[in-house]
Amino acid sequence: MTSQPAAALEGPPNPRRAEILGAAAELFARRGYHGVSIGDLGRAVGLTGPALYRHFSGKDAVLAEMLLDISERLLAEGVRRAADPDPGRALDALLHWHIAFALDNPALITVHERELDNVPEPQRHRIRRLQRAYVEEWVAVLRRLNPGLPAGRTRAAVHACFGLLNSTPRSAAGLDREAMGGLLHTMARAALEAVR
Amino acid sequence: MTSQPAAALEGPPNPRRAEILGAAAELFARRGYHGVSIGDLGRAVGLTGPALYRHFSGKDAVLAEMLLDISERLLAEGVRRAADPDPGRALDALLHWHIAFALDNPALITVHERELDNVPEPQRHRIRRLQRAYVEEWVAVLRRLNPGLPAGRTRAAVHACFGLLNSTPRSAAGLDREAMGGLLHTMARAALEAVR
DNA sequence: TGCCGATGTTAACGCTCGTTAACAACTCTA
DNA sequence: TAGAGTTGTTAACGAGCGTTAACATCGGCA
Repeated sequence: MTSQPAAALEGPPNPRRAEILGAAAELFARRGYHGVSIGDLGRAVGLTGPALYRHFSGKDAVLAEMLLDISERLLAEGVRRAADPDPGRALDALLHWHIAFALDNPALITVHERELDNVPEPQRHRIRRLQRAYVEEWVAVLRRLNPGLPAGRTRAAVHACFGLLNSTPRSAAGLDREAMGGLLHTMARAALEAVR
Repeated sequence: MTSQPAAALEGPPNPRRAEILGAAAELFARRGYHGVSIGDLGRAVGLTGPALYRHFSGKDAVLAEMLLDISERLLAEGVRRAADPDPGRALDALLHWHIAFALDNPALITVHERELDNVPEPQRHRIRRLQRAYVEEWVAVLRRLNPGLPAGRTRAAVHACFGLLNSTPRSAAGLDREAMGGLLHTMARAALEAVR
């Protein structure tokens, strides 16, 4: 048999796959999923287009695996941080986590935010469930911090907060990482505390 | 001669053009510029694809005119509102304006935020200049409100604030317009005031 | 040593894209 | 009423897309 480009079934961590996923993240973030061709993707890692099919079953499989991986990483660590019994500390821990992720992986955050609709249907549902679960971790922490806050209003506030935090890739101003992270933390915390 | 699908040269306000621009905004926002074909665009207004060339010189001209129009509207009213001698009132007026625009035109805000790179070069510069000028209106108001705030930090804060406000189309939760507008205003104002 | 799986290549496929050409219908107006 | 301009249609173009097929190379191992 040739290769088996199935899902991420935890074989030995194939470096070529990782390389392709990294390059694809940059390209998808910059030009959008439909603005990137298989040829572009191959060229970005020094290959021709069709070589990609040795590692993935198709273009949409690259996107699907990328989004699935992001969603799982965000949620897993989010659950861990939200578990702090002190809701104020839990919120700060969530903020630190999300900000660090966004600053370290601006392309991934952008793709995660924009391209879910281009994932084929079996996996799109799974990714959406993970994304929603991540949001609910934040919602739960906020409502522990501020009981009586309606769920709908809290969810809207969390989405707005993500909009603020995920703006990093678009601004990326002259500020260094530490200054930018501190600014985002300060603003997001203040924004969420203002919700009553 | 046939028609002259040049830029927006202020003839009588052609309703077909406006109809196409409106449909294009929805489609570009939902699927991205490259995810929408000329055929899709025509079909959305009850025409065939090639009919579009009676009104625009090409697909990119639709996007360019759309972004130019948004940028001009945002800036014109932004300048007006930022002129309030009281910087606190000016900031509230800017917030009201941007929030109202985002709530009333979620598709436009999304396209404005994402698709500038797909505008061909003569007009991209103009749009970018307008966008920057709009940001600078906000920056100036914030620095009147808080003298001594470094320009770079202020600009980053404004971009983060836009990320918060422009999240509306993505969340669009069960909240009604008034509740959503109030929430965004509260959060954005608190986020900006926290910047020191 | 000879084979086999893994990982590349080039060539070719069917399809869709943006765009243009050629033509038809309708509305004004001279 | 003839003619011109406007706005639509269908047909056709060349290019590029995602994908598959056929073949080459190379390393590890019976």
